[in-house]
Amino acid sequence: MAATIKDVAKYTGLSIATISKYLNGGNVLEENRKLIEEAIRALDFKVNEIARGLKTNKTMTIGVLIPDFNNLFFTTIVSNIENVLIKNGYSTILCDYKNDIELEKEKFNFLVNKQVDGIIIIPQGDIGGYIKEQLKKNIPLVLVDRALEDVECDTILVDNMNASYNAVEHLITRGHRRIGIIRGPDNIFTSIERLKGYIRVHKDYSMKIDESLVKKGDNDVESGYRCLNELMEMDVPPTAVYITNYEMTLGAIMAINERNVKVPDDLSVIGFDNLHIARIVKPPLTIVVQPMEQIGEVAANTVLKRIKGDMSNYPSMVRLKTELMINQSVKDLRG
Amino acid sequence: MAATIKDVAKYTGLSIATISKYLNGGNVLEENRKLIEEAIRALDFKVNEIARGLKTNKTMTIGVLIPDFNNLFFTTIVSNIENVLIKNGYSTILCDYKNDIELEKEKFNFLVNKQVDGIIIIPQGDIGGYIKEQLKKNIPLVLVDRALEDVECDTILVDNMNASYNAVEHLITRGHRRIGIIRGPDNIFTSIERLKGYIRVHKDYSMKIDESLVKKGDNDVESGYRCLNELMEMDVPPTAVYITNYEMTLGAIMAINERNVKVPDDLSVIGFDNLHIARIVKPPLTIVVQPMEQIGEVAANTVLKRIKGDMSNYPSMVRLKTELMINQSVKDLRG
DNA sequence: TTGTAGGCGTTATCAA
DNA sequence: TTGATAACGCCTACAA
Repeated sequence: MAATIKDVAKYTGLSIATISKYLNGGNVLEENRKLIEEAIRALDFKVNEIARGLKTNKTMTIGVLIPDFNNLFFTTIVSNIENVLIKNGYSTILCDYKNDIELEKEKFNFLVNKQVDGIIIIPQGDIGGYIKEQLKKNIPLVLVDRALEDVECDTILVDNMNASYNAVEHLITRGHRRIGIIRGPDNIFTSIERLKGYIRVHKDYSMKIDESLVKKGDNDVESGYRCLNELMEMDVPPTAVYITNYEMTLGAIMAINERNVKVPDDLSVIGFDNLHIARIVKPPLTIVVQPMEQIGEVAANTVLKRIKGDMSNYPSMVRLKTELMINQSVKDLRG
Repeated sequence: MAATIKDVAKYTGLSIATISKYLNGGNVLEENRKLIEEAIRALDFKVNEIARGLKTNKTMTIGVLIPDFNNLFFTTIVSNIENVLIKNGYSTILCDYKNDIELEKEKFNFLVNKQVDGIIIIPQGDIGGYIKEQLKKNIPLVLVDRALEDVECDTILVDNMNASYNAVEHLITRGHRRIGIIRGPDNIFTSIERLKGYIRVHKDYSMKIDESLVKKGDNDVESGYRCLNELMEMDVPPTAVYITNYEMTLGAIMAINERNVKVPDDLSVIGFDNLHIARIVKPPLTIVVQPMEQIGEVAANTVLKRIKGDMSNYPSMVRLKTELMINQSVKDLRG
């Protein structure tokens, strides 16, 4: 059906080898070059990437594995990854694992079997074993958003600890002393780091942590909702709350609305991640903003660099800065 | 590096052909079967999909092209598409075109060149020509969310007209007579259909349309914001507004917040698409809900069906129903 | 049931 | 600069 190199060869009277050389940027007589180009146009010839892949052992494809498709944080990162990759001639095979660590392994293997040239993954479970296996086979692999203990490979992270530190410090310097936190689960890297920031800033300001103000959610909407309710039902509720991811922020706002909590008079709130959300709630929410574009770009560029064989400063560990976007959801209690 | 059929053949003492037959479900002596399975395990053999693809002319890959990655409506559909495809052994190459009709063509060609076995696309621009080209080549192609004039192929749509009809009717039956609409651009299929529903229900209720209540946005946050402001700055503002997509709904809410418009007392509001948003605004928003899961499933199944060669009732046109989720953002003006 | 051999569309080596 | 030819790993008649 589709034209092959053979056809181009016939059309031009040249050999297959010559056409192939032309296609791969080799030198060809000016005269022949024109002829070949004419043939390619006339026959609407396109290189068969599959055949080429068989020969070169490259698929020009990067596998990207994320926890969940319905999560703007992840998809925004993916979007930026894809931007960079496609500019470099690579395509993206995208999978999510629906936050299921079994599925995570399955999909990871799926990508490996697809013979992608590299993998970018936002990991969750103990997939470290699988990953080490692949690293041995020398397939470039980049971890994003979450580090994996005991796995030596390129990792792109956000400075979660300081993100938390700055957010909570913002509250402390405005006179808050009872600050609740809605934190994520223990098995997720970012949750742990974000909690650490909360703890550290308390230490630095010589404030004792009231454990009952630390509520553990599951990083989903429902648990944000539940945790906020728990906080407000305490005998002495906090004057401020810091919520450590986007979904839980949504849930918390739902609870705030239902309980008719006045923000920031009854409660000051700092949430996470979504600029739009920050503006559609009333009053506009102070939030921690992660550099999603950058994360994607760095991840993609890292994988490309490794594919090209550039192993300089491997394994690299990049920590990107967050920003605290200040709006009107925090009350200044001083004076 | 990786084991090939040849290696398995050597290991077992059988021929390549026999191994291949085993791999493709052919009959092999029980004895040999065991031997082969042992070899596969021992050598950690995996079929080379690329080589197989070269032979079978299949990549077991579906291309999915959406307007924008940062849009929950699209990504949710993609998520469901991917679910179905992976269960059937297919992987998904995902691209977005950032709402840019030039990029749309480019990425479409990119997918074609990748020799995907089928394409699912949420189209925007006049990509009809390209698509017809592909249809001639018999590559299965499914249109989602938006029909394309003059292009005969499988199409999965939402019943936009009735979605609008029901939403606006909901307002009318509660006594609203001046109902604003924030509609999308002329060149987008869903915008046109949603506007039609607005017009038709006015006709059916013998209500004349005040053209100044029809505001045209660009389906983005900014234009929702702008249009709502325009509506509220009218000499006689509407008592209700219907906003025809998710992003514009966000923008409209931002404007509502900033202007301190009381919902539903000053203005009744019906928005679009996002369940979470509906609950984090106050009061909870009445919205049109689209069946995103279904859309994705139907799209994926359709493409798979065509790939299998089942061309029954081609081209198929599926219209899925929306639902009006009623919350507290609409005021009953009667009595 | 099993094996032989040719071919899928490229790339790459080595002569010419 | 060009061309003949052997791979790449798999599938598939066809023959044994």
